[in-house]
Amino acid sequence: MTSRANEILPVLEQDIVTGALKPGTRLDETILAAKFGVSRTPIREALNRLSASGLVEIRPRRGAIVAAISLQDLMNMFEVMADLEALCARLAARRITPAEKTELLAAHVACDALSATDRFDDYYELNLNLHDLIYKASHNAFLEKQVRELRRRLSPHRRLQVRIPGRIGSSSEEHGALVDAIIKGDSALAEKLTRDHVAIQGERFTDFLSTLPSQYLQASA
Amino acid sequence: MTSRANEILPVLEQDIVTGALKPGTRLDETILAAKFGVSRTPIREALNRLSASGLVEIRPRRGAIVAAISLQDLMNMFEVMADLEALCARLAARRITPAEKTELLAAHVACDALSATDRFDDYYELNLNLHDLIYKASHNAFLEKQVRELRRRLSPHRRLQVRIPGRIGSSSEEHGALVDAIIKGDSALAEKLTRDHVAIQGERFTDFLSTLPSQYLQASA
DNA sequence: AAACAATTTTTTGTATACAAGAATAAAATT
DNA sequence: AATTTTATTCTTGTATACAAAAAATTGTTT
Repeated sequence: MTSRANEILPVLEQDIVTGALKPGTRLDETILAAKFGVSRTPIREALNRLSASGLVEIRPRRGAIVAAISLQDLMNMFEVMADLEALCARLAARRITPAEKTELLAAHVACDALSATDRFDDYYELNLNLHDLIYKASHNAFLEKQVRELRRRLSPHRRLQVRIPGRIGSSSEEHGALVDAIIKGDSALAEKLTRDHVAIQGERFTDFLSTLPSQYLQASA
Repeated sequence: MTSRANEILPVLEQDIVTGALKPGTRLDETILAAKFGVSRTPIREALNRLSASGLVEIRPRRGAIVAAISLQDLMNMFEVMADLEALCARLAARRITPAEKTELLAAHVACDALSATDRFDDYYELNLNLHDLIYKASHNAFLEKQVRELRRRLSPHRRLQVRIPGRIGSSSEEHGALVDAIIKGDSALAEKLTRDHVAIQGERFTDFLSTLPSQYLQASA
């Protein structure tokens, strides 16, 4: 058993990441303390850490809110995400082990099996898993951690992106090519495919914009 | 005036980044509280945030230390740093404004003026400034923030790298080519040059390894 | 003298109390 | 009635007090 703050932090984090606590929601220390059955101290500790990781925004003397992100921020974050994922893919193509190749193929097969269905949430899960395996195969633990953290920060907003009609099918095809490239050891191709896969640009970006709630159309800190 | 914790945090951060507080140093809450003339509460607040940003490591019930990094971690972080800087350069080549071009050229001239000297510290400063301008010219505030944060985390260890004989001269030549590429708008070249510039590999890496104190040759968390 | 056990001392983590600033409500002025 | 001013309430930030765990010290046994 660890400290109370260390138990509270991941719960809050999960609530933010899943969207149970929406961006902009006030995080009242007293209310949270009551909810978790502790004093304000460990709550403040958790909020402080979450603020450093970017999921929570603390405005001095004005309390904490779930971090609200402007459209500009979101685009910027996706741009970095695409690059880091591309780096993962490039390194994975060079460093992946035989055992990891097997896992990666299996994950793709599982993912692909849902590609013709409308089981968005299940596909989303398996999709995460596939990408996780690529992160791991990069054999750069720091990179892995960074990408995961950025993905966590994006995830409250990411669900907006996935529901585009026909997206799952083409996404799965792209995965197939990417997995091939990594297993063949073609790092340049793996990098390029990932960039194209994650990037939000062209028509796809227009679609993305059109699904945005107005929340994102105003600037923020 | 902001809160005490918000004043203390950057001071501690600076001490860590500059190496005044060396990796592995215990950060005793009571001692720090006395030193800053406050209670333990704001100290703990600052330490918690620093732990989330990676500069401090908090081991449950065992106190905080300045984050110690293994050689493996260091290599991993440099690998990511190289990639993020390359992204900055690529974006900068596409998005830099005329005013920023002027600034960038001036920064390079200032940097170059010291390249034939042995004023390592001054060169280091101007070198940082030049890279800062490239980050800014990427016009991606999130990326800029990420790169800066990673650089902060590397800086306690980075001084090891710069003192290689002849390094300043060749570094400055590389800068010249990079600045040219950005100003010409050649994003692919800017990206490639940056990758080569920052990367630690080949002979240069061997040199680097040979300068490492034993601290880095053991694993850590 | 070395190793183990028990006790004391430190140090961390949480709760509570209080002070100061921000938000809100009420009163007063135009 | 609307707006400004004042008073009140609420919330944050810091200090202090206390409980529990880890580290250090002492004492004991072999």
